Amino acid sequence: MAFPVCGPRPRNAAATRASILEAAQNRFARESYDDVGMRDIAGDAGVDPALIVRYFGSKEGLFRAALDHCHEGSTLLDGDRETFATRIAHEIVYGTKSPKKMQGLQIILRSMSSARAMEVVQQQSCEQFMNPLTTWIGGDHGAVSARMAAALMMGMTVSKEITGGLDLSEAECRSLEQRLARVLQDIIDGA
Amino acid sequence: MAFPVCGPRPRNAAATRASILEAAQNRFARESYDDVGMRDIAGDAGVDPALIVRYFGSKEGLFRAALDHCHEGSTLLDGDRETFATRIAHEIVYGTKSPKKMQGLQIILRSMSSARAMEVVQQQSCEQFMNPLTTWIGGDHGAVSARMAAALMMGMTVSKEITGGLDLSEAECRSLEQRLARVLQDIIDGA
DNA sequence: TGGCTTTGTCATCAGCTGTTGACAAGCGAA
DNA sequence: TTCGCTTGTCAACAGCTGATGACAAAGCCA
Repeated sequence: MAFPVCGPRPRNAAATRASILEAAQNRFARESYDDVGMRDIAGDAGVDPALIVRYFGSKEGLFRAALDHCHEGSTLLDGDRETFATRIAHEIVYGTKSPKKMQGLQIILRSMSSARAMEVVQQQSCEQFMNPLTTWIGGDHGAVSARMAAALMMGMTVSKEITGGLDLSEAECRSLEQRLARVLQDIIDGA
Repeated sequence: MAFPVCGPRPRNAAATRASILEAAQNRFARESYDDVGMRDIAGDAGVDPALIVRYFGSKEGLFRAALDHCHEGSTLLDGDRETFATRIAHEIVYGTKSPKKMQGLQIILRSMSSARAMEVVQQQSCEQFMNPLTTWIGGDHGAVSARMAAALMMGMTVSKEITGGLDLSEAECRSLEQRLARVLQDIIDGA
């Protein structure tokens, strides 16, 4: 990425590590754990695959580090409560294909079904996504509301994936955004 | 499956083919396309892996056939419109880990992120799931409503997967079932 | 019986994967 | 300089995967 056509990489462990991590995040956000190879990531980062093992121990270690480094909950829940639903709805409908905002969520969804990544995904998605959301919503029905809200967000992302990018008219997109925001807000408000 | 500890398999092409197909459906509903090996399916069906290639051409061919053979839309949309949401909600909250009813949906979700299976998944999920649902809901906002309803159903399934089976108290499960039914019904009614 | 097709099995292949250990080069300290 | 540690590269490995083609046996027809 950073040094595409140079000779040997400049000796800078921290920068190299960061470079690998960023390449891994981008790859894992677009392809599943199984589909992404160490050689792919190493290539993106302009590094030898063996270096990944040295820095992160294994592919699973790198995956865990990549997911760790997202801090999804905070970025997603930033902002005031009243506009949460509209912000999310807008992001879902009009957000770019792989927005930085939802990168953690993307990685989780992409690799959810891979047996090897499953353990990491379960742990991290609870710690970084489900639990913060539950706390943020709060109240007696926080857990239930969080499941439903998360389901709607994740499901819409899945739905986009399946149909290959929404596939709706402009008017329908607007309608979707509005309805999504309302349903989401109702869920959060415990209606 | 059918003949676990016999010698050579009885010569019956149709039965053997069906046996392979069933084994494939069960496997693909529980594990992702990449995680399931031809040897696994062949083992379940009590058959040599080479036979799968003979009958289905390739792993992808078998996957397509397995997904083809589900007829998800019809089984899911059977029943009257008024109770649709409650039926689905109940199925989601209290349904078994891998219900026959939602097997097609399970297969789609499991392999959604595999690049190799993606093309098949996209095509089949539209034909067998999204389009029937859109038609069934009908009206001007059918497409939008279908996306949202599908998102909620798929998202809840994903959510269950991620947290490792709901992980809610009995009271919370009841609450979830009720709220899910209401939200789903509202979506379908275009509210 | 002898030949032919169908059905199923076996050994094996090429390709890819994550991982390893040996090696080269940079770089600061003595 | 020379030593020693760090940083990066290279070639290679074992393991697994989907797929292939040769082969065996069953069943059928004449």
